[in-house]
Amino acid sequence: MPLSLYNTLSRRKEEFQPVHPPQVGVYLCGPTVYSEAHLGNARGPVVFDVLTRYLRHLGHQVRYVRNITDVGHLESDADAGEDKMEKAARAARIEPMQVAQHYTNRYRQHMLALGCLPPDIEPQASGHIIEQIQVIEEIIANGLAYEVNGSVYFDVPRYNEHERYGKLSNRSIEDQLAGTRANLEGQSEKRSPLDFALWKKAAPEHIMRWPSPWGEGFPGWHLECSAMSRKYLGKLSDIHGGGLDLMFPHHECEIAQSQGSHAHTDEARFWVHNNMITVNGTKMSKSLGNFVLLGDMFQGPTGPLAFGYSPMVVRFFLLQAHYRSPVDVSDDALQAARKGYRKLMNGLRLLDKLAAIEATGEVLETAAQQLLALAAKPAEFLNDDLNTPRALAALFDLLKRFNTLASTPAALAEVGAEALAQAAGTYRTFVQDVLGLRDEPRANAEQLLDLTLGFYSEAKADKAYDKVDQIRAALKGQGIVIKDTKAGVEWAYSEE
RNA sequence: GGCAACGUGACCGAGUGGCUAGGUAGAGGUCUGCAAAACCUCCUACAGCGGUUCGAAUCCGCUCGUUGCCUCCA
Repeated sequence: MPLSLYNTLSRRKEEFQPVHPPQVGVYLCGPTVYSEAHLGNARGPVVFDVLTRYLRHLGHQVRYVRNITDVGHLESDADAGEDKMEKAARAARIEPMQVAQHYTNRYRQHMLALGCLPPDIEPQASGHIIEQIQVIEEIIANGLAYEVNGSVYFDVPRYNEHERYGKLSNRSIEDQLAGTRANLEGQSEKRSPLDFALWKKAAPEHIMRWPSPWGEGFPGWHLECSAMSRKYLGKLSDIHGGGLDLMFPHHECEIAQSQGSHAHTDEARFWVHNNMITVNGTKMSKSLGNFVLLGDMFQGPTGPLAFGYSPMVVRFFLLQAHYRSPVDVSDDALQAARKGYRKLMNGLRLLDKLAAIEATGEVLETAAQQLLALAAKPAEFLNDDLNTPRALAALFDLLKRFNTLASTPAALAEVGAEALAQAAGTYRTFVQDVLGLRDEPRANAEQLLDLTLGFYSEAKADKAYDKVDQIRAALKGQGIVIKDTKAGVEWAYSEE
């Protein structure tokens, strides 16, 4: 069964075929870097990390783009253009770019800790003003945007005459107009309340500004993704994703911009949306204030959580739910995830042990086939719209089999070395390379060292010099030398 | 108001017409110097009410409840 993904555009699962094989272009809407990332911000990157890892595992040549939005994103229409970046910068009395850089650095740290491989390209909106202006010019040339007082707006009703504005989020402009009639205030520049800004004129106090054919200003909220996706992935990329809350208006506008520019495409063939993370059933969001910051939750108790959780536990927790389902965060759920994660990691160590067991006897073909059938499951489930919870369930089934084999030499012999090696390889590959779950050592090296030095001292007191020499040699192999001083036993890094 | 979801056992969370999800917790057992791990067995649920069907957690309708988007949000 080939890989299929749920495409928001068609509202059904579709078989995945690259637009230009063997290349696959994947774009994930990245963070706006004006504040710390919270747990909700981690879901998309983790899901897309698994997706890109799996696409590579399947042999595709993936170009994964995850942008950094460091300009734009107005606080609201009402305050007539104060930028989130600027607001944060003004509050901290520093350069807006300093704010962006700070949170960009933090974001990268957290994503790396969560096991997300760095994207192949991580473009910044501020570095692509020229490209964005070009897209605007194309849209104007196509008669789908208009300039008013140094700002440029996308003409939604006009666009809707030939294309359907709302095709992604399944809404009609009539419905939308009915819903917005109440708050027409402050939108006087727009011909229609549905129109959205492609370029905004900068007020005198606005710090982040760039020259353009329409005067000094800054790009609109949705433009950077269209411009950068096109620049790095072509007019039609394979997969474009983000959180469900970006579906409208962000992604809807992206499609309109792309169709309205000279690209004339939906920007991506597959539109993939991950669901939200909730706290007590309600969405985690900045505006609601019920968020759990990643940095905080890795360290210790924070907000609704009475304990801290390591990045890998968080990753496992996220992968235990399907990406299109909402997932509720709680101590109970995370603690269950932690145990499951550790069980899976203990499995990695078991594999080495299994390979070392000498099992002689007749290989039974059916036993070998059974094991290989189990090992085939994880891929089968990932192929079905990236069903990570089922893939994990399959890995646990496989692990249970490994555990049985480890204590039953006769059964191990029946399976045979070949099938065992293959199944073990699958387990390792899916856990580590595809799902990206790596072992997080919990043992404290210095404490273990102290323990060893304790045994060393005891051996020395017993004049068990064989043991003493053994310990010395073993530690030396780790680059550590033991020093017997008058004050007691100490250790130091070997200087050899 | 418009659009879109969801309601699964003690908890988390898969599953979409008949066949075991899985993890965690709990009970009993095997193993064990103690313990842990592991393995075996058990606890076997699908909001409610109707309908379709030989058969429904799964399809349809209604009721109740929860949520998301429509404004920045992953």
